[in-house]
Amino acid sequence: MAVVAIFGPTAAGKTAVAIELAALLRDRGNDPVAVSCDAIQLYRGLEVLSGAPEAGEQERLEHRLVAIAPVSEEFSAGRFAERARAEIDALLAAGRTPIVVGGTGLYMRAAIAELDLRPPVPAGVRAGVEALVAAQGPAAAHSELDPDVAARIHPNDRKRIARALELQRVGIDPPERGNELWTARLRHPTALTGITVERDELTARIDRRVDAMVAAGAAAEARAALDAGASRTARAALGFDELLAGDLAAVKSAHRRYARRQVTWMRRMEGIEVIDRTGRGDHEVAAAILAIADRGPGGG
RNA sequence: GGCGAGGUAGCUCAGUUGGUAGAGCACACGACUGAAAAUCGUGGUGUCGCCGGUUCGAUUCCGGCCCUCGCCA
Repeated sequence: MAVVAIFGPTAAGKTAVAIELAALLRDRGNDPVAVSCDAIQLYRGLEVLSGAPEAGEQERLEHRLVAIAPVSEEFSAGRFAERARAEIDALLAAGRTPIVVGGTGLYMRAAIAELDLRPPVPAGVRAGVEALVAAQGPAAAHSELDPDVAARIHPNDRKRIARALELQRVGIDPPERGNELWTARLRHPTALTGITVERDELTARIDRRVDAMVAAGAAAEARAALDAGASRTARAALGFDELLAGDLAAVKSAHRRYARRQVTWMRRMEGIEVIDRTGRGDHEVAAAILAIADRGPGGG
């Protein structure tokens, strides 16, 4: 397989498994590089808060698309798609093995599948739509949508309404309703794997992870990011406000909720090979992923 | 010890002029195509503090008790 992809909920141990997998790949003469699919780890200055791979981990496995943007910048799935595809294609062209790893479902899909994302609209158009939603509520904006578009979006879903309306105002057709978001047809031959953990163990892992990030100064990091003019996509980091408020329990519960949504993504992806790592070490999981990759397309 | 307020979902609370109850959060499940760690949908949690009394019927009214908080001793 040209590409190995590892998805899974937060705190499932994706980074550690990727590092173990890289060692196994090197043993057989491959030259692996991780390509991160994480909407928050791509910010420089949120490494602790986002659980980005540490220096020692990056020594053992080079990670691309980590800490590449200042916190003041807004990022998007579209920008990420361009960067991630370019990285993956360049690595393959250089004869290296991309390990595409991360927990942001949309970013992962944009990196590995032919997601046909629409372009951004001028800032003024977006601002106009946001003003409408703020002043009159999402339902008013929803009622401005073409009926067939409106039918797919719940009247309370303000972000999707706003995006659909800004595209409509600029005259861009809405995205085709294919199933690129879930399809097993990917840009390159890919061993798509997911890591799950039984719920109690995942909760314990999340608790440990949050405790560690707090001990490592996550609250100070959030404060510094705020002072540096953190964009709204950076401020959307789990626990950002809760850390500033010192509410540790809320930080943990935000991670638990996020993990649930990630598991929902994982269940939807077609062709994904899910590995239950409950009670299993990183090395063992990495070996299982390697076995899946060796089976090749359509194997199983 | 006296006075006052209160004890209802895991938490914070609302409510029932007497017909066994509902919000938010938490939790579970789902949606997801350039904001995605975002945004949104669905779901139900229960000795209504305990023991008696009145009543066809009490979580609701009455009495006693227990517990919590505040003020005063």
